[in-house]
Order: sequence, then C-alpha cells, then structure tokens
Amino acid sequence: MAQQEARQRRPSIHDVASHAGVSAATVSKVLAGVTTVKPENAQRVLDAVERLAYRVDPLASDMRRAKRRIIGAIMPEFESEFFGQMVTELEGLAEQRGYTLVAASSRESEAREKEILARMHDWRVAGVVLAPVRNEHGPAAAFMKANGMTGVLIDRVLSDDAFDTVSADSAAASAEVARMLVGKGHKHILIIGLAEGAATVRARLEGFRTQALALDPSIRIDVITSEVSVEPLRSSLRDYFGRGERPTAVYSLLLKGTLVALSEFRRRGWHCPNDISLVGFDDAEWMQVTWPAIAAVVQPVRQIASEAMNLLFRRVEGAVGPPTARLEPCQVLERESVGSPGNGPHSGGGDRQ
Amino acid sequence: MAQQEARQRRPSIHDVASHAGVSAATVSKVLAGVTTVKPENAQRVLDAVERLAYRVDPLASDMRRAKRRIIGAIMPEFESEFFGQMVTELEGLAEQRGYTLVAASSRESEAREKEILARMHDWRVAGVVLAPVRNEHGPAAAFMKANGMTGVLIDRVLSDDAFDTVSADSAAASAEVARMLVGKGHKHILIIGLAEGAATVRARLEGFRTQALALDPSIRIDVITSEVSVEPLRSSLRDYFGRGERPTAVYSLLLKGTLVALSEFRRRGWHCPNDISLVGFDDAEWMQVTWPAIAAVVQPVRQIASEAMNLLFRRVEGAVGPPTARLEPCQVLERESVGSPGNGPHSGGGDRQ
DNA sequence: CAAGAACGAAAAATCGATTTATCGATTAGA
DNA sequence: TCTAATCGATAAATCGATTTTTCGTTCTTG
Repeated sequence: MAQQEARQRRPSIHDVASHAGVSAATVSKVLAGVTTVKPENAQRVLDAVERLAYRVDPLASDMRRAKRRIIGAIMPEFESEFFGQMVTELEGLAEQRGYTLVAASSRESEAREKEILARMHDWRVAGVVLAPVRNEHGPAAAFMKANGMTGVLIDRVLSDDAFDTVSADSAAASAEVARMLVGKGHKHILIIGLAEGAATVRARLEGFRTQALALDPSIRIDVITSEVSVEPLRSSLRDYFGRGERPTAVYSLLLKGTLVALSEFRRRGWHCPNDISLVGFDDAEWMQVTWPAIAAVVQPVRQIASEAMNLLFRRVEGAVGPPTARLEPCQVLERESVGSPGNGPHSGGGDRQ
Repeated sequence: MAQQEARQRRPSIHDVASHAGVSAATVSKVLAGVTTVKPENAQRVLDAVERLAYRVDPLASDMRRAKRRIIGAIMPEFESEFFGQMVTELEGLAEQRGYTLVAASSRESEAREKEILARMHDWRVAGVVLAPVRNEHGPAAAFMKANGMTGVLIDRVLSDDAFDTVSADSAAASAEVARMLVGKGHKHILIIGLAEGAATVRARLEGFRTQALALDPSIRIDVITSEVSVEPLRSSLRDYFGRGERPTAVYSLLLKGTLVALSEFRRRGWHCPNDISLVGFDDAEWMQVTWPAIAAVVQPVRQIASEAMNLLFRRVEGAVGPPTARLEPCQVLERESVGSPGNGPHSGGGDRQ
C-alpha cells in the first residue's frame, strides 16, 4: 500500500498548491522565504509540503538559472589518499552551500580532462575545481578560459592569469626537507620525481636545491625525473644505482616516486635509514606503521579544499578582480626512514632501537 | 572577439532550428537519429549544429523523463584504494552509457548515507550503486525500498530480498587464507576485524574458521573485533598481546585492521614473518614495496564495478524478477609477511633472503 | 477524379520549478 | 465619493529540450 503509493509519481509543486488551495507561485514564494505571503496561507503551504513529503526537484529548479547549483571537480585520480580526501572535503563544502558536487577522474590524461570539462560545461555548472594533470597551462584551463567558465585550479599549479589557484607550499616544505637532510650531514642526495613540466614538482625541486646549496655549497644533488609514466623512472633509478652511485639520502617529489624508491631499496636489500635515508612528498596512512616509518611531507588537504571553495564561490557570486594564488603551508614529518649518513651501512635490522 | 562570443548565452535548440530554417522538433529528431527527416533538412541541421557548436543541455533533456540519466554512487569513504578505484570504474562505466555519475561519501555514517540517498532521490537518479556502511539491512536500503528506487548494493553485503548485490567472495578467499596458514603449520591464529555486524566480515570470519577447523580440528583460533571504531580494536589487541598471548599468525579481516596489527607489531619490535605472520583482507599498492611485503587478499574491483553496473542498467531498463546475489572471486597474494611458525622467534632482520 | 493513406514538418503540450506581469480587493488620499 | 496606491495572490511566460498532436502535401487506389 505504502509501497504502491511511493512508486507513483512524486508530488510536484502543483500538487502542493492544490492541496493548500493556493497557486504554485505562492508555494514557490513560501519555500523561498518571501514574506509577502499571508501567514495563514504560508502555514497551509507548509502543512501540505509536510503531508505530501514534498521536496523541490533540483533539476527543475535549476532550469531557469544560467548557472546551476552544481560544482564540478576534476582530479587526476581517485586512488590516492590525497585526492580521496580532497574529493571528500570538496563534496562536504559544496553540500553545505546547497550545491551538488560532480566529481570525475581525468586518469592522468589531459585529453580526458578537457572532455570532462566540456561535459561539465554542458551541465552549466556554476564552477569547477580543477586539479590539472600537468599544470595550469594545459588544454583544460584554456578551454575554461575560452568558454568563460568560472573555476579554481588546485594542487599542481602555482599561479595563473585567469583563475585563482590554491596549492601546497611545495617550495617551503622542500626547503624544510633540505634543512633536515643537510642538518643530519647528508652530502650526496638524490632527488626523484615525475613530470618536471609540472609547476609544483619544479617548485619542490628548486625549493630543495636552493636551500640545500645555501646551507652547504659543496653538497652534491643528483636528479632523476621522467615524464608521464612511472616505469621509466624505475629503470632510470635502477641504472643509477647499478652504476654504483651511492647517495646517502633520497628525496622523492611525489608519492609514486616514494614507492619506486622503496621497491628499489628492497631489490638491493638496503634498509632505511642505515643504508640510505628516504623522505617523500605526500604522506599516507601506512607510512607510520611500516618499519621503518617513512618521513613525509603532509599536504594540508582540508585547507586547500576549503580555500579553493571559498575562492570559487566568491567568483560564482560575481566577484571580480585579479586572480589570487594561495600557497598553504605543509607539515614535514621526520620519521625513522631518515638518519645520519654512515651510521652503519648495510646493517639491515640494526634499526631496531 | 571569440572571447566575447563564448561568454554569452549558449545556443539552444531553437537557435539551431532557426539557423537551419526548420523547427526545434526537427532538430531534436535529427539529433535523436529519427529517420523520418528529409536528408536535405537533416544535413542543414547538422551544419547548423556544427557552426554554432551546439550541444544538448543534459539538464533540459532530462526534464521530461521520470528517470534522469544520472547514476548515484554512495561509498563509505574515498580515502582507500579500494573505493577510489571503485568510483573511477563506476564513473567510466556510467559515462560509457551516456550517464553522469554523482558520487558521495557517507563517511561511515548510516545517517549520512540516508540523507545522501534522499538527495539523490530528489534528483530522480535512474539508479544508485550503494556500498553500505554496515550491511544490506541499514536505513539506506530501507529508504530505497520504500521509495521504489532502483539500485544495486555492493561490497559489504551478501544478498538482499529487494536489490541485486555484488561483492567479493569473502568466504572463499578466507578459506584460501586458512589453507595457506594451516598449510604452513600455524596452530594458533588470531583474527582481527571491525563491525562483526557487517555481513561480509562475518563471512570472512566463518569462511576462515570453517576451513581451518576442517583441516586441523585442534587449531586454536582467537577472534578480536570491535564495533565501528578502530581505537577499541587497537587497545583490545594491545591487551591481548599484553596478556602474553602469542599466536603465530594474524589474519586481519579488513585494511584498517592490517594497519593496526602492523603498528602493534612495531610497538613490540616484532618482525614479520619471523616473529609472527600477517595476512590482510584488501590489498594496497604499498604492501608490495615495504619490507616485508604484506600478504593480502585482492578484491576484484573491476569485476565488481562492471557487474554492478550491468545489473543496475538491466533494472533501469525495466528488467523484473528476483534479485541476484553475485560473488566475485578474489585473489590471495602470498607475500613475505607469511612464513612458518617457529622459524626463529624474535630474530628481526633475518628475513633477508 | 475523388477519397484515403502516407509522409514530413510544424505547432503545441509537457516536464517542474521560478519570475514577471496582471488582476482584484482593500485602503488611502484628494 | 471617486481615484490612486497598496497588498496578496494568480495567471502566464520562461528555461531547453522531447513528445504528441495537428496540418498540409504528395502519393495511392478504387
């Protein structure tokens, strides 16, 4: 019975209107909080809404506005903690403002990124939070610009002449990592990363290098990077160690690199921190429970998400003016994977206490 | 110039119609592939579409249908690889069929789960893929049932009398883990898990216990579980070891448990597999690069996602009949964290070759 | 050659809300 | 007392598509 009732068409604003004995326009006004409605009628409307369990159809409600109450979010991937948390945060913030978040993964492809954006444009989203695959100069940002979309760029960006940007302060965090490693006496450090084209990866690299050289001009910094894929990085790293290179510390500019480094250490039977130290950009839950715990740079996901949404909604509401470029401070967690060099090479297992 | 042109209102179907010198209805028909249009007119429509860069507004297009071309996805969280991959897959599959996926995180709360569902119902989504927080008997599934929504339940479910279900074959995988551990000679095994109320966790527990006892009736199986939160589990585990209990292997029924087990091992200075063996349900990328690599049950994410979408769309298209309950086979990866008991207790680091 | 079938396309209704224009009734002002 | 302003509410237009209905033409067929 209730089953049958539920299965039929949902009540529309006209059903509410006829139950309350008023017009649809009046119902709309009551629900919008307009005060020019006779209290008695307002009450009857609210009663009818209650009785019919009426809820506004967001789709129909959005029909007439140029900008729908939808926010699009495009992330390079959903599989990592960082972007997972980011989507969770963004979703919550959008919901708070009565917006629906539509999230999509570009799967690290700029072509896909642009396609998704085109689809979101079809939906007339009010705004887009774009975490570009590479940087702010990709085709996706260009598309947004060309079509007059409002949006914010996050994560792998530094600044842009058309959109507000929010990202972690990579350079500052990397400088802190440099202070940590140099402070512990490391004189030969390897930096690994992907996609040097990415603005932030470059910032991390330069932030580290500048600070390290300032502290100790004689320090040797090697850099191994690879465009796009992880596998070339892995083989370059393998070659590097194969040639007999023996840095005392590795700083990985991104999570995938940290995993590659760890697996190469495994291959060679090296243990952290006795054989080599390791610090990675990007933290993950597992890093504190493994042995050794992995030192990492923690990105301020909540702050980035919340700042991005603030800036976005300001623009959605019509704010004009030059774009701002926000950098949110990171936290550097020194953990067991970092030690002083020459503390007993190849003494695997001695890291016990 | 192009800038200015792009910024103004997007062309509607009427703009296309007037440019092509036909009516809006004709444009709609051409775009829908109806063949009763004179080829000449069809061509003019296509030309106008091209010239104006016209794209159908999905919102307006969905207005008249009872079920919009939107699929809702509700996951307990986005932070883990499993659900991250799941959302990625679901999104791709929805897109393939011309549907938009709206994903939301229930953040492990049944109350939030129901609210999200209500909002999706407001959107008149065609269907919902729900990964419930606890099991198929929660308020969310009840809401779906009461409102005649079509949906599929995945992951933490076994079967339901109203909805199709798809999940990993937890029992079979756990039995395989049992064969592995018993086969290696373990006679005292600890199982840890959360939320015994969850159907799948119970299945994992029973699948293991049944198989283990069948192979060796004298085997001792201890079980530590906790409802909802991780911290009670951690302290129970700490107490357990504190009492001097010394199982030779731990089987964690879920990822969070694996992390807790690892951190407790760390605390006590135990190394896998010499001091204790460890197997976890749910695999993660890092598990193969740490030392030791962690043995794990890999859930078939792609198969679950694809099967769920197949079943869902079948229902969306009107299929009737009793709900089906699919179980997709898992893969058990034996890695270094598993050894034979008594292979040198507390000999940390001896796991080198 | 006239009535009817077939065809192609336009007009109109529809989806469910919002917003603007309109209208009737009451009150205020001249 | 008559006109004007005010108030509250309704009718109608709108958003952008789809679908049904209607309406000319052309083509058959008796």
